[in-house]
Amino acid sequence: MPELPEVETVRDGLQRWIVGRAVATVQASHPRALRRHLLGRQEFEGWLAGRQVESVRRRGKYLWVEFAGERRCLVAHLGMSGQLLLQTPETTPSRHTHASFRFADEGPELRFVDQRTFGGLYLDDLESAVSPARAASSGSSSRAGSSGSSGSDDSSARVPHSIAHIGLDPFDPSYSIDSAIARIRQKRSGIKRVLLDQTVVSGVGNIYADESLWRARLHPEREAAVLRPASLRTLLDCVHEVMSDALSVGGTSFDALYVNVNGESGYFARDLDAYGREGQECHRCGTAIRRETFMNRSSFFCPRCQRRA
DNA sequence: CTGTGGTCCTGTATGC
DNA sequence: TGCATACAGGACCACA
Repeated sequence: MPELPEVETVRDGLQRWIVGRAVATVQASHPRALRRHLLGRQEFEGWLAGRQVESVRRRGKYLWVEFAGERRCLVAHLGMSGQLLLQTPETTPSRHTHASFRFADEGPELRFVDQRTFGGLYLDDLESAVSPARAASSGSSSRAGSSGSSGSDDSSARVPHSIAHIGLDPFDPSYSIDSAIARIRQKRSGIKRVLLDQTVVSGVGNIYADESLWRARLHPEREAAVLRPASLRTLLDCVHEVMSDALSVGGTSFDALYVNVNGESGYFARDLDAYGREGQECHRCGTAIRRETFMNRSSFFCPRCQRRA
């Protein structure tokens, strides 16, 4: 459920609440939450005990916690319904609490709550940054001036090995809109499907895909490869813009399933133009927003502003 | 290799 | 009321 703005809201909350604190004990109670940690629950709990949190990072919808002096990190993905909450140890854990992290200072503990269990936690090694964007850097209007071009891997570019295949998100300092355009044009598929492909540009899910396409006036099933570069640039600008707008108000919440680390909802739901608005008037032209299902999920769009051809 | 569809879960809303 | 069905912010993996 959570897309980039929601995950970034959570990351920001974690950054403020757990950096510098030392983990005391970890209890992982649900095996499915650790299914991607192949060394088992005991190893997971045991390794984390005593580690001091150094930073909390994100790429797309993936989060990870780095520890002082360690190459190994804690990776989290919230799936459709995952939450990371800071609660006092006295707070009764809600049902679906699948892991708890207690800290040596006995302050608020971190709890992973996940109703549908599509999310998960695991430990993984950081790999040295191997410029993930080099694939599509062909013509490149070489303006490598500002940021020391020689690929001097700044440490913030290190990502866990298991998410090296995830594309840069539009908020990443290394993100290049030209590379993204080039990659999209290589795809033989509908544009919405490409937006949802996390190996191209990461962080976009069903809500922000529909919102971006509405802003850019593109039909979700337009073939990606035939779109003009200028249209794709507009679309990617809209992707960045809509996610920035959402982030500024704490993300999109329809119910209590998406909340920040303090359990509070975001307010972007009231600003949506397409997603979830079937039958309501398009905010541009007044035509009824249409809902169609494909890819086993819903797409909302304006049949007048967003023509298929 | 690339693109597509099924599948993993629980809970809520809607309809017969 | 009961029961069945549809649908939900996602990603992986087996197949054509």
